[in-house]
Amino acid sequence: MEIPKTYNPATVEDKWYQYWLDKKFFKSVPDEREPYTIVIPPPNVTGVLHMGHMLNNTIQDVLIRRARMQGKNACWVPGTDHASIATEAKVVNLLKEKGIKKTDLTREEFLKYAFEWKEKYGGIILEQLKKLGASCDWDRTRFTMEDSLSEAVIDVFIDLYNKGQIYRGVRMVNWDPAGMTAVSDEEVIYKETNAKLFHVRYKLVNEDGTNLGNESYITIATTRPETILGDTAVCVHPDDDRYKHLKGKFAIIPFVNRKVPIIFDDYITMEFGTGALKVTPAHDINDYQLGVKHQLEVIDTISANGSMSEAAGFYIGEDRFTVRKKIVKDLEEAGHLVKVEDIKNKVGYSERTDAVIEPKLSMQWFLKMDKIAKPALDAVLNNEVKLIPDKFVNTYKHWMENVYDWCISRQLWWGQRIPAWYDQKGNFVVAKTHEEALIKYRATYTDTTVNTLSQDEDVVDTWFSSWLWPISVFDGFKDPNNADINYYYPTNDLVTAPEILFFWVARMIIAGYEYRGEKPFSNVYLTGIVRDKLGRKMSKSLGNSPDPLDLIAENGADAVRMGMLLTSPAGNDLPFDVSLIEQGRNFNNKIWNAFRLIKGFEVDSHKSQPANSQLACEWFESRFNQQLLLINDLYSKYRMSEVLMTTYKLVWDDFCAWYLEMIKPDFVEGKAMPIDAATYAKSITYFGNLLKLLHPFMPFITEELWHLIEDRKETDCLIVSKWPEPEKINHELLSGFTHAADIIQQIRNIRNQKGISPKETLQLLSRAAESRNTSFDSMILKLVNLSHIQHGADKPAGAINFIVGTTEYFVPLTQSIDVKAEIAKYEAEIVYLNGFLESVNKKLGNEKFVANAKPEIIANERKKAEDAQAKLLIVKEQLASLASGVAQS
RNA sequence: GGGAGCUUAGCUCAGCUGGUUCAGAGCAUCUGCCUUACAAGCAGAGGGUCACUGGUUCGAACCCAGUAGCUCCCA
Repeated sequence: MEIPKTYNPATVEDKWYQYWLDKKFFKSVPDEREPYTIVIPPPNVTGVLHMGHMLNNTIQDVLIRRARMQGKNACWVPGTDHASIATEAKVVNLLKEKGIKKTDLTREEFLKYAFEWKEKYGGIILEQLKKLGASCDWDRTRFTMEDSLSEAVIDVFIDLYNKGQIYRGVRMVNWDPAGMTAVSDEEVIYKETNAKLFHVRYKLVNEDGTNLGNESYITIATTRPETILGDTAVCVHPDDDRYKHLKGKFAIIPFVNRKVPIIFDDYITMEFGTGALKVTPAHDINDYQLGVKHQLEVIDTISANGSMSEAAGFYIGEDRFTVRKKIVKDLEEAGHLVKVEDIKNKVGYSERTDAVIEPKLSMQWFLKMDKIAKPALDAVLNNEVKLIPDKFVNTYKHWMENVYDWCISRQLWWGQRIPAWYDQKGNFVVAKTHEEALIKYRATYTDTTVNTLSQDEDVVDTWFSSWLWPISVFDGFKDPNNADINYYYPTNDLVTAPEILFFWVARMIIAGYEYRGEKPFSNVYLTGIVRDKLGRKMSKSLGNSPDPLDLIAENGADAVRMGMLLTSPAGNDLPFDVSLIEQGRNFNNKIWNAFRLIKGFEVDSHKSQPANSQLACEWFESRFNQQLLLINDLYSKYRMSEVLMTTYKLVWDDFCAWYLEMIKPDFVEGKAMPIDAATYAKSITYFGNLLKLLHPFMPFITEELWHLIEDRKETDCLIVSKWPEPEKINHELLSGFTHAADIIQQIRNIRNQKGISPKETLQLLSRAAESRNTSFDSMILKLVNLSHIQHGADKPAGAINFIVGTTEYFVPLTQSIDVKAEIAKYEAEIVYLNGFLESVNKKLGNEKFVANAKPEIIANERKKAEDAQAKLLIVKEQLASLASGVAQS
């Protein structure tokens, strides 16, 4: 059988994914084993897989696969989020292309279209996750807007309303005029923009409307002149000498000729603009607060779609940005414009539609947060819920201590409709159905003549459904005592982005305590953001992101997974570069070729195991166990990149570069000798164990090799194999190996420097007597092609020497030696050793050190001094003999 | 404006409660090799005043203070 030289992932990956599915290895049902559970952060139904998903889901898959191999009942619950704004916008656009306007449809008709769209495209991202190798229990796939999850949302709304936690109120909200909905503060992106600050003068008058003598104007500064029509005051600082005399005076708003008071408030920054601020309570959050404080009139001059309203009186129906230009021109013509300044300011944009946010007063539903958030704050502070890395605890604490009420209503159709029912007069009740609402209404308002109530037109915020996710995916609301929720909840780990720490993670913790009296998960692993080389966040709009599916198609999922995890410590951004994936691909190839080598061995069952191979096996077992302990420890700390790197080095360096080279049979006359059965069997075992350690990161190639390296039964798959148990470690063997490896490196270096071919045999002499550990001699002989090793020898003429530990070695050379270079080398060594010795002796001579330092540290220093002295002696001796040689010649 | 954090090799990062002359890894770079698993490879080498300044200490990349630069969060 000819095994190809390079590994080809394309033919392998789909095959194994299907195999795992067929054997139901991803499936989880409650049993007596310890559960290990992850709920996926549900991607938007509108989404396609991007690099962030890749990173996030790879980490989840690594965790779940390892847990599965540890014998836990691993359950990874997948699903999607209905993403109200994003999806509704998408559907509206799609309909527009078909020539259908949303406003021409009834709610039911629109939802029908939306569901059709979701059925068609909503599952794409989950299909893409399969390409990545995600081992989700697909039978458990949920959707935040499916009936039972929606019912949970409505029940929770009603419950919280009945508890007095939900209320309705007028608030200044972030209005998205394109999406025609309010969005939360978290969904507003502030961008620094170049703007103009317009200085506009308003006429001053007395209370009775008469002119003010010689000073007849006050000049305000504004970036938003179109809101002038809604001004209901001009505000100045009480300490501002320029305006102190205007107490009790009034200003006249241009065009509308409204008389508004001059008010005084220390909120004003005197240095900004003219120190005089126009106050528009309907269209600015700060102005609104000033308005409440000073009891100002509120005039809403901008409609929901961002055009001027009837109340504006002018420019009615025209867009706010058009009006901005027009009104500046008109103000100028009317002599009101004093000057225009260029400034930078921050403008809020809708995350969903990119429209400029319009602060707008409207009636919304709110959830009170102060009380309900408390247990969630405590849970993180006392480590019941761990944030990884823990630097996020501070941020979390700050937010939770300053949390404000959550605006949960959205002016959309795609989502769970708010279960509030109104009569003609605006009275309302909260109930699940119209029927129940009527009963409640009649009981509350004692009006039996009312027969129909109309339901609130709005839906709840998407996060108001996804905060229930860890409970609702197990039907914990519908059936709070069912087997699944009791078994899987609380889940173990949540893997998500720090960006949504507040609006999702914190709220899930809140819901967890509110509805289960228990945390939803124990650990929150916060990933970084995937950035491009320039440090920009990868995004569709920037077009700076590679298509993950292309990457997988080109390099294989294993290589991509490995590339993603190579440099992504928790919480740190990942500066992505395709070279990372190349590294992954190269590693795949390395493993593949290690397999080719082992598989290519010809086994001779009569041959006994050479001492050299036996030693290699013993050493590798110790080394493997040593690294396994380290890997397990790193996993417990969620240091995924380090787990991967440690495994990488164990495979590449220890197994391939050392072990395989040690056991590789010799070539005699161009023909490979057979290998003994014992070493072959061990090698297969070791390779299998390495595959296990690699499997969470590189599931496909490892499964493939697991089956190629040995004949296996149908269900004997790596994905369900047992994670290795650490066995005993022979530390003496490990340090003996290190010493031998140092010698080998020295000799290879000599070969390199002297240009001696690896085919030319060399000798190694050591000054130490036979008492030294010689068990690694056979390894040295083999790996650097020596004819023999002699112990207890003196330095012959024409040899190069080196020191490992405190032992001196010689390699006799036939070619001449650059004596001067050798002398220089020794002299440098002496300077170094003297310096070292001096620093150690200084420490030991310091009374305070000897008095204060721990005994083991002092002992260690003594050992260092002894070793350095021994070495120094050798080097000096060498130098002397070289120097005398020079003198003789 | 308020708060949190970061700065270690060309790049991305380790460095746990101060204690091996402590400065480390991977990649990249350089040199030599098509050696019969792998050139997607093998062997070897070079590379850093641990941002800066001061302090505490017998001893500081690590603790403290200040300075500079960067990032994030909140307003």
